[in-house]
Amino acid sequence: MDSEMTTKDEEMEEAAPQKAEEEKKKKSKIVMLVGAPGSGKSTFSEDVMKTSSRSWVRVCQDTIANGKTGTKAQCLKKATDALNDWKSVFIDRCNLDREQRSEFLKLGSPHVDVHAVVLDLPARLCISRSVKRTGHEGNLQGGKAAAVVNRMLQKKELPKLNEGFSRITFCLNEKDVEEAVKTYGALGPLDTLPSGSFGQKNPDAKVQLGIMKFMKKVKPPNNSSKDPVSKQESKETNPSSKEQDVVAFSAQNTDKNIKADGNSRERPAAGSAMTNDIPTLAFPSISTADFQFNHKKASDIIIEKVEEFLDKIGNGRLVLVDLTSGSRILNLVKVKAEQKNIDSSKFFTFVGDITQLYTKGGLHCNVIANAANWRLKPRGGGPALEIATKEAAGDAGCIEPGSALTVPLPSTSQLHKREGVTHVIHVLGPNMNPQRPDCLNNDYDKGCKILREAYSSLFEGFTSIVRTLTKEFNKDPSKSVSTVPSSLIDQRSKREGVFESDSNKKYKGPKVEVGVEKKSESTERFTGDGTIKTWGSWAQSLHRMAMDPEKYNKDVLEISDDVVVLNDLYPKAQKHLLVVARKDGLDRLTDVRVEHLPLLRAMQNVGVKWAMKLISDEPSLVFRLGYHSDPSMRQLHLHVVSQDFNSTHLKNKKHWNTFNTAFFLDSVDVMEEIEKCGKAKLNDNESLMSVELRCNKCRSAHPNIPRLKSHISRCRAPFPSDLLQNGRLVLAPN
DNA sequence: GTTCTAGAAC
DNA sequence: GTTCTAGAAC
Repeated sequence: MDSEMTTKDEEMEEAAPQKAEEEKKKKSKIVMLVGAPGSGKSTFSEDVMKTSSRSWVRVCQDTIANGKTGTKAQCLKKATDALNDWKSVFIDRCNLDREQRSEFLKLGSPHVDVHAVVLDLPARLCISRSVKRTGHEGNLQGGKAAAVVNRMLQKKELPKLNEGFSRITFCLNEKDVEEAVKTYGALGPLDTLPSGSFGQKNPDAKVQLGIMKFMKKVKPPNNSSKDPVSKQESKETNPSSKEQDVVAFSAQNTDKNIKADGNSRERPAAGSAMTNDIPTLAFPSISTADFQFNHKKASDIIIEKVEEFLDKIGNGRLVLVDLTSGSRILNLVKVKAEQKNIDSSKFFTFVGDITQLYTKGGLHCNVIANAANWRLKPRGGGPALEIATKEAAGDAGCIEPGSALTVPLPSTSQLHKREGVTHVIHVLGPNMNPQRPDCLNNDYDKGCKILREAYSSLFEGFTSIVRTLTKEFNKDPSKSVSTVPSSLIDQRSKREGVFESDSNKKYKGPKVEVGVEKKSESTERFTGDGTIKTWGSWAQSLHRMAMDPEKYNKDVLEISDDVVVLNDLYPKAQKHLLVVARKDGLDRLTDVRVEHLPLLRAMQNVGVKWAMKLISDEPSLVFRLGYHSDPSMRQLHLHVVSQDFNSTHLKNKKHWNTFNTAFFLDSVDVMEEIEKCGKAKLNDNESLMSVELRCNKCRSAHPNIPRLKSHISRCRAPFPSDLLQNGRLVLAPN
């Protein structure tokens, strides 16, 4: 409509908006904040917005959904809207890994620069801030915060320019942050900043410098005495306070007391290839030495927390370590663990120096705990110790009692190279010693609470490491979970992304990319109602194992031409195995035809064989073998599950009903059905998942899972007659 | 398959 | 106030 107007003014009016638009376009910026909770992202953006003459929009995931935590998608939308409005945007979420950042980077354009401001402050500072703050918008408070921050920092990938940033500013301390606030606050509407990466000291450092220096204080035994630092330390440290002080990390040039725990609690043969592969956390008793926490109470808490976490740590194990075999706490815990019948292959006690468990005790522990005493004041342990502590604690001064800090060890560190320790978890317990700071004055209510928190944080940290290892292993099974000595196994490959050693070569097999399906249609399944569902990536692991069992050697109990036998990763009973068919294309029961009967019989036979083997070890076990009508995991698999259903992994109605309704099809019945009708009759009915919870023996109904579980642990009724027929149950001959 | 968490149920 | 479930996200 303006096109016909010809006066000068009007021409100018026509051109002006275009020009203004261009100008506006140029001035938009995305500043992506990168940092853990507590690193000060929100404060940073607020401080900039206070002084800036630009128009900023802060996109904060913690508050985006009407003040509550929202989704990444919501953030993307708000950012897009703001950019369309020619505003500049702060992306205020952690953005700690490349994947999380990638979608926001796509919002960049020739007119919109994307900057990163990395708030790479000491982990302790972030943790203590997150723990302390109340009413934080993201609701990340209290003890949980420490675990969350730890987990996040472990996965941290610092941003690089090649991701698409035009400028990256690294802030390693408060002063850097102040500078960056000034820089961005002073940025006028049309100003630009030089491109490039600023402020990063060591591009590949994942570990805080202070802690790296701290760790370097661990020297091999033969040269530690030459090191004036450790000499001083061992001289000046009160032997009675060894455990709580950082002396755990000073080399102890002594052989005394380095011996395996000779007492009754069984310790799996250390040093064998098998045990080397088990993620293991060695930890001292927290707070019982220098912090004078009551030993009896402490031992109860250790047992309580060990029991709580034993199921969460997957294939990992926990080892309580003390220097002397006469240790009271060690003996208390040992007796209680025996009384409680705790699996001694997953938790045991060990006598030795926690920094030399592998070289002096033959016990490989990839993670060790340091019962920290960050608050050690100068009089505590001599100048060297003071410096070390200060460095490790950074500007924040301390970690909070009850919290833990996971520190990955550089591969160059002695602990890593010599002992195979890949992580140290620092944990601070409650103090009952009036001679030490923050004494709780015999307040054991509070003390026990903090000690529980401390163990929770410690075990949580370890759980997270185990999880990461397992994930890495699943992603690339040729990368061993083992870390002994990890420097020999994966350092180069991690750096260069190649595997050339012979042991890895032989697993390479045919040129099939792991995780990439050969046939796209094979990831789909036809459900009963004629719809097609896609198998999610998490649902593919059994298929992968069945196709390449050698790659998963240590997770597999048996490999034959027909089947692979393995322990269910999340057992729903004391014993829960899977017999997985190896035939490609047999995803589930609907794919089974008469020609597969021999295979089904083979699966049944292998399942019975394993059930009988387990029964011979534990005659009270009773097994049922069967298939799920609509399995979640791809690749036909037979469940061999003991009927106690005593497992922490059995958590909800669906878990129960998949094993205790018609959804569960007994192997014997399936084979009979196929023989008769040519295929299995499925009970793929969603409503079966929501039927009331009934005891598998007396068939009584129960209102919820905890009540049901408590009932089945006591119910002594015989199995119902239908289960006792046709060999549906495998049980010990009486 | 699990984890996380809001809100229902108690 | 605490326990438990169910649904979304992964």
